[in-house]
Amino acid sequence: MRPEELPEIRHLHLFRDMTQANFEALMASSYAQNFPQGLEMIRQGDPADFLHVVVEGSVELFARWGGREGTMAVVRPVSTFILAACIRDAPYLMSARTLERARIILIPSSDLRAMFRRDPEFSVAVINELASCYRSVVRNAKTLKLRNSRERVASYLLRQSLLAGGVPSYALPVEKRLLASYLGMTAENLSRTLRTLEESGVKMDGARVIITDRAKLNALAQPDTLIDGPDMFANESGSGLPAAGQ
Amino acid sequence: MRPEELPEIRHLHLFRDMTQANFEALMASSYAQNFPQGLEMIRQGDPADFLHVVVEGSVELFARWGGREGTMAVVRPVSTFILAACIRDAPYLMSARTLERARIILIPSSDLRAMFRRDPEFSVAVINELASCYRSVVRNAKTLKLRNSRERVASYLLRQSLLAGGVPSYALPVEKRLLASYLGMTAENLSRTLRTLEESGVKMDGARVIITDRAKLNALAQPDTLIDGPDMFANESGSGLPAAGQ
DNA sequence: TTCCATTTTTGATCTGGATCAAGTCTTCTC
DNA sequence: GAGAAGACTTGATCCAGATCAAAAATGGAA
Repeated sequence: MRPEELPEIRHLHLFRDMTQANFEALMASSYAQNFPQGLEMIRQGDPADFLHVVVEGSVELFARWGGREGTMAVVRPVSTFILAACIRDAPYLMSARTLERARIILIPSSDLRAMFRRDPEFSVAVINELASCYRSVVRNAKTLKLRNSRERVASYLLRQSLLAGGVPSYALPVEKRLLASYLGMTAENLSRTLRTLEESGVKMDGARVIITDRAKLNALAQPDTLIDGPDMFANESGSGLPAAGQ
Repeated sequence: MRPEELPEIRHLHLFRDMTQANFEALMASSYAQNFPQGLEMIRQGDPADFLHVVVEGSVELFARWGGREGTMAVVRPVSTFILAACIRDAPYLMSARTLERARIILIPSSDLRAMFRRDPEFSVAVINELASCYRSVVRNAKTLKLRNSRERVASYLLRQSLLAGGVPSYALPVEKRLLASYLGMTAENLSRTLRTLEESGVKMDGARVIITDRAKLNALAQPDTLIDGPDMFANESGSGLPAAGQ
């Protein structure tokens, strides 16, 4: 593990409150690994031997059933993923693959489980982290159940703008193909939907989103704190899609 | 609070490991409340002042957006609900209403939060509970994203049979209208789907489910441990729909 | 029991999205 | 900078599921 990575990890909510000694003990049994692009490093159903921390690159969490698959989240540095499986010592429910070359820290889940029985501050941090992750997935399920695909696209575009500080224009942080899968629709349907959204206040220019009429977009997306956050992306828990650059 | 209720609550995974003194302290600040049928006792967006424990009756957790609403889960005795909101001291993401006359124990969430900072066994229990709830919702999101409504119905019916011990026949534990909402479809569509499932090994007789050809039903439902459990309903966390009687 | 309200079913129709099939545009590689 | 692979778009068609409307069945309450 590189020296500059330790403080980055230490800085995560999950680890910042534990004692230095305990943190070091946890890191001592961990190690870093580099993965090439497109590698499936976790297959759903595998035993959860390691808590993963992305320190470089990005990772897609996705689920498979039968022949189908769907994107559940994208994780970017610096954040952890699949904490719940590690804690339950249960099989991963999701698969993970790198979207680009990525560097991951692997923390043995047995050490993790031992640690929150020893360090009360750490266990409080785990509680907060899990509660936060739970709420993220609930928000996600709400969107899937209550909004149609047009509304999901609109609220996604609006949310990204807000996360970037309310900017009127920004670049999509992921490929459209992936975004479509995350939003639970086909790439074709997303493409068409984006076109028709021009009447509703957003225009696309390649991967660039240009909000031309925020009021109109708002009317369609009907953003709701209890679905769209804040705190949907505010934590470092690795749920949801990353914030847009710029 | 009635004397027979305390041991029932104490028996929950969440509370069984804490010290007796701490449990009593928690219960001392709690109180019971009876609600008539159909009462919305929690509105999404309200501050999470109390952890709820159903000791009698049943409760529907549902979400609203715009004019639409969808059932997220049904909670039956004895189990807790909306733990995550209490821990984060954040607004409820879901609403709750009684499906029948219900008796609920209300535990002040501030006491709860104070407690897991004091009782390490309790905080471990909270961690396990939250991790388990998290995984339930992820399974839920997977079903919504990866299965169509026919497959969701089939796997639901099969799962219920399994939970009841692999029986070939059982009664639906909830109204079809509610089941439809839980499965993310209209009542009409559920009704029609149930009819067409007769070719796939299940027959309905009112609220009674009769599995006539388990192999065929299995082929359609393609049950998957990473979606359908075990442990989807195994905990007392209040996620999912209750197990079928008989 | 009778009446009223709700749930469930059935039918007809409509539509949001999926699917299939080309094409065009990017991006990376050699 | 040519070629190939993948991403994105566009068009045509199809189908799962929603919607609207109205019967039929259930289940309470008086």
